[in-house]
This record gives sequence, structure tokens and C-alpha cells, in this order.
Amino acid sequence: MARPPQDLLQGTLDLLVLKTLSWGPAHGYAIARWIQQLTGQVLDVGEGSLYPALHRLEERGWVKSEWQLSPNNRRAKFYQLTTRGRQQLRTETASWTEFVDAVGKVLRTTTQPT
Amino acid sequence: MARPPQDLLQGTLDLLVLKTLSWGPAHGYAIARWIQQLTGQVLDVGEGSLYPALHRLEERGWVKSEWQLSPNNRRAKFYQLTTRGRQQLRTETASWTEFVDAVGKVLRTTTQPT
DNA sequence: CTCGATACATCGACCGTCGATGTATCGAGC
DNA sequence: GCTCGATACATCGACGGTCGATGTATCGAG
Repeated sequence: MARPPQDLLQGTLDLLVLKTLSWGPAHGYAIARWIQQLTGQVLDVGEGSLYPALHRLEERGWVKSEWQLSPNNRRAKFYQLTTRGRQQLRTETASWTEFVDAVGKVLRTTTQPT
Repeated sequence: MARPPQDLLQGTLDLLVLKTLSWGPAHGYAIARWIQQLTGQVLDVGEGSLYPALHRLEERGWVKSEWQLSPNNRRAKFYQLTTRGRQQLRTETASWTEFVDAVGKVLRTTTQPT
């Protein structure tokens, strides 16, 4: 009933994934675990959300993928940012900041505007 | 193509509306204009999003409505927070903060976690 | 040999957003 | 009187992203 931070994930997943990939190439499973770990379980990216997102990003030309072997000797599809993806990351980061600031303005307001 | 802050509105509209109503009763049209004004046009709450949201909040018992006359002498439905709505506002504000912090953590990270 | 973790993927249901569209009234200006 | 823009409500269908469930397969540990 109480809205968990989960539901806020909307529209932010792409940004999160792009940012994660800016640290270097990675495969999906690792991305999900890093985000979860970094945020202390606050953000839990389900695989059912992540893989579609990854495919979406690839289709838009922001990432490209390549099959490789993970450090654990398992086959894994490694994703890496493209040039356009890097540009997109900048754009989305800026939008995110602008958005958070805007919401912050409303949350900090205590009296009715005239 | 570039994701406008608009698309981030997801899941935040309820919070925004609840907060707006915490300043005192208001009708839908005014809520939309206040948010738009406060954020310098960054957030543009369409009426097609706002009215469903308002009805949703009412159905959940977080706001209640009453027909009255606006200062301009037009009929308008004034919404006001209920006790449970006030509680909900607190909860959602906390979630929002937690979420923003979590995303911030990821955005501020520059190296791959181990 | 089994089990848990790793790793990929797809599917349908669900829900909220958004643009378009419609109605009606008030006050201002001509 | 008339028209027009702003005020104010509302609904609709299309769209898109998220999520839980489910399925597959492999590796290494015990």
C-alpha cells in the first residue's frame, strides 16, 4: 500500500544503466547486483525490467554488446557504452538533476503561491 | 528524443499533488498552475494526468472534495487533505528522499564495485 | 550428483501518463 | 449583444515501461 521507492524507478532505469556502464563494460547480471549493492538494497532492479531495458538501449544505439566469458567462466553478454550513449548519459543526468531540483522546489514550499 | 524531465514525472505526481494540498484546499486547475509556476515550467502537469490522479487520491481516502465557488466566481471542486492523506504525504516524502539519495549514490560512483 | 549461484531471456498483466477532445461559464473588450 | 480567451471540469484510447512468473543452461562446491 505504502509506495515503495521501487515504484519511483520509472524512467530512471535507463539513466542508472548508462551510468553503470560508464565505469566500464559489464553484463546484465552484474549491473543489477551493483545497483542493488550500491544503494543498500533500496533499488532492486528486477531482471524482467533490466533485460528489456538493455535491449532498448542497444536498439537506440546507446550501447553495444558482445558475447564473452565472465570472470567465473560463464558465457555472458557484455555491454559497453557507445559515443552516442555517453552523450545520452550526459543529457539524462542533466534532466534528472533538473527534475529533482524542480520537485525539491515544490517540496520545500510551505505557503500557497499567489 | 532526448528524454524531457516530463517522462520522469512517473510516480511523483501523487506526491506533488499531496504536497500542494498541504498548503491549503485547492482545485485542480490551480494545482496544475502552481506546480508549473513554482518549477519554472520544468514540470508541466497535463490536465489529462491531473484529474485521474485527483480521483485516485480521493478513492484512496487521501483527499476529499467539495464543490465551491472559486475567487473568480466559477464553480470548482476544492480538494483538501484528509488525516490519512497527511500521513501518506509524510510516507511518500520519505520514500522520495530515499530514492533520490539512492540514485545519487549511483551517479556519484566513478569506479566499478568489486 | 545435486544444489545454489550465475546468466540469459520472454511473456502477459497492470498501471499511470498523455494528447486529444468535449463541455460550460465568466469577464473583458468591442 | 457578441465573441474570445481564460478558467474549470472530465473522459478516452493509445502507448510504454515495469514486474512477477517462468523457463533454460552452465559452473563450481560439497
